[in-house]
Amino acid sequence: MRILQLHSDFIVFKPLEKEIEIAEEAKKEENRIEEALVLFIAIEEGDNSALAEKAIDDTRAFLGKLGANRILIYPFAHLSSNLSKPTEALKIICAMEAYAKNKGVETYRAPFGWNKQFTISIKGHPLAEQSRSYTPESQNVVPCESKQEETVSEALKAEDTMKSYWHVLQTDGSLVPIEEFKFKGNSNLQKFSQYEIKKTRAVTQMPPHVPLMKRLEIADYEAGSDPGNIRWYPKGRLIKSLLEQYVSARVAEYGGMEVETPLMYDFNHPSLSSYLNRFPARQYVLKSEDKELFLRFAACFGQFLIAHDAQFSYKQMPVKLYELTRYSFRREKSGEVVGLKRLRAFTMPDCHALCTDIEQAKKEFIIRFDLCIDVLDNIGLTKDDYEIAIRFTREFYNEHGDFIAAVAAKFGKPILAEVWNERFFYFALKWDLNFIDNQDKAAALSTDQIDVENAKRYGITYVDEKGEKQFPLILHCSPSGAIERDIYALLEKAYREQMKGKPPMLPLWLSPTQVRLIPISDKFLDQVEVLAKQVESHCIRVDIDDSASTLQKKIREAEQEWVPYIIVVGEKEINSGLLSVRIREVKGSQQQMTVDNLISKVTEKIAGKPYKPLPLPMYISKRPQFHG
RNA sequence: GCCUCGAUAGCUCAGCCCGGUAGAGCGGCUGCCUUGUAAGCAGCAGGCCGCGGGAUCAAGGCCCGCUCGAGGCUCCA
Repeated sequence: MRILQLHSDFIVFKPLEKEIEIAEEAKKEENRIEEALVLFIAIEEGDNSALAEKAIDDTRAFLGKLGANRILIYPFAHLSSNLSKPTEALKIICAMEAYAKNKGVETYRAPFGWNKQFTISIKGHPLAEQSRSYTPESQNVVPCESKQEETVSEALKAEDTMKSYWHVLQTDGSLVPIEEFKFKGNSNLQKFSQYEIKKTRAVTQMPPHVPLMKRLEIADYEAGSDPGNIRWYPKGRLIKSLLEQYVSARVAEYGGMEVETPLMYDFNHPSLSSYLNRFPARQYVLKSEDKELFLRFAACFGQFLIAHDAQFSYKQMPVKLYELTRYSFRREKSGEVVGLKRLRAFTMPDCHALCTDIEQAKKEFIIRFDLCIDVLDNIGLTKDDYEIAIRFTREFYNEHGDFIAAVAAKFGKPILAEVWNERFFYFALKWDLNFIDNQDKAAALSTDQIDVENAKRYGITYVDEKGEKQFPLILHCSPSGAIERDIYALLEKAYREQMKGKPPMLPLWLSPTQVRLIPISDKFLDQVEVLAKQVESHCIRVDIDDSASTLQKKIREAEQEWVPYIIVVGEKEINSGLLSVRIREVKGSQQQMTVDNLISKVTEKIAGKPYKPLPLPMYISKRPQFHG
């Protein structure tokens, strides 16, 4: 049995023609049912009344969640290629109807055996669309030894031959089905069997960036909040802050005017409500006295409301508004929230450009495309790290095919294209750039879109040459994507480098410690501090390992912290002024240089990037540990 | 949201199958060592065994619910 279950605002259906001999009697008139959970059902070979009851029980569970109690049973053969005989199907459909009514559900039914016409309006919430499938086997669990010989199709037999049955061979020679074996105290065997059964790489492991973000004291989960709302330690806050500063600076350079808008909005504001009702389950909702508010899930509202009240003409356009949202909130489904990859509260740079017409929009689009690629490159993510998808309608392609071709040529790598026959989103053209992680999963970073709908929805207008009000096109661009996601991508990339035998590291400008000084003994601490002050005065983050452990251990710990430059300072260095610098980038090989050489080498590498001082005490002995 | 798995010291994990005194390594603290490029030695402290309920003379271990995490599915405007 297959069921497509849709939570509808309303459905209208009209029986047209009888399709089969045994069709039920029905009038050829329109039926309209409001607010019903519609069940499109196909009855398959072997389905029985027990299954019918099970399906209705599941539906009732859903009704409970939805706070609804009205269903429409709609026979719909097209869901299956293994249909039962119509007489059987009709019996089961009737059984379902009777059972549902019996259980107190307000039940309607479309006639069986008719060719029907229907119109349906589906609610947008996540539970609105469900598909389910039932088989008799999943219903009745029959013990193996009592299973009767039955006629089995060739296809099923073939499937049976190919299917693996897994067991564990115990020390006494007995076999235990893998499901029944308790692996406690045998974890290697467990890992091995999982590996064998799944026949894939060890994907059962956590995404690599999660243990890294904890071990490097960047960020961590916060059980005291909601999933996907995380805590940032000093080093992580530094990295995040530098990225925020960098992206904002680049957008400012491009001409984005930075604004700040509220985090929460009134559900009943007229401009917002029509847009919002499509996504009712995605927001954090909060009640405050007599108001219902939602936490913003993007910067769009705030900027649109500003644009709505602003006065501008074609002479000022494109008008570019920018905000770095800390935070945007999206109540992603619990199973989808992972590490720094997918959060419920995240930091999103978002720049809107209001353009007069499609020609101006196209011109701006290209400028921003270049900006995005360059911003990511400077963050440390190159074209080898991501893939681009571009999405548009056929109509847009017919009119602007050469433009799309130009974008592709600019990128110089094949692009995945998604083409629609009709536009059903608010944009006519969109691209997004996707990082591919170590589990071969994609996560979108930068994106830009040409929005052809929201100016009208929000009442945003500009004045044209003739003094008439016009609706602008709105470009939505995030040059870097979510800042947290950039850090996820950098950590995943570092892990990948490590797997390739290269030392994992962050870009120099983002490394919390850029230079670590290790005095060979306490005797040299004073001189080392003088050296540190000198380096620090050139906007380089330098610290001193004055802890009580051995030299070798201090080097090991600096390497595990991914410190790019490690310098041991003893009598030789103090006397000669020549430092032996251990360089992570080239696998920890050492190079002799003076302090000035070191300073200019580092300064050159971080030129053009923002600087913030060390987020922790310079002396390592003074630092708390944030993660074991 | 669904299915599966997990949660024991600050961290990583053993103990659970078969109920009967809470374990290791790392980290921390104290002391020794004062060091030349990836783990020096010794001692000490550290536990509501995620939370709540149940069965049991007795639960870290069994049963049920919840929270949080992970993998898969679904989703990703």
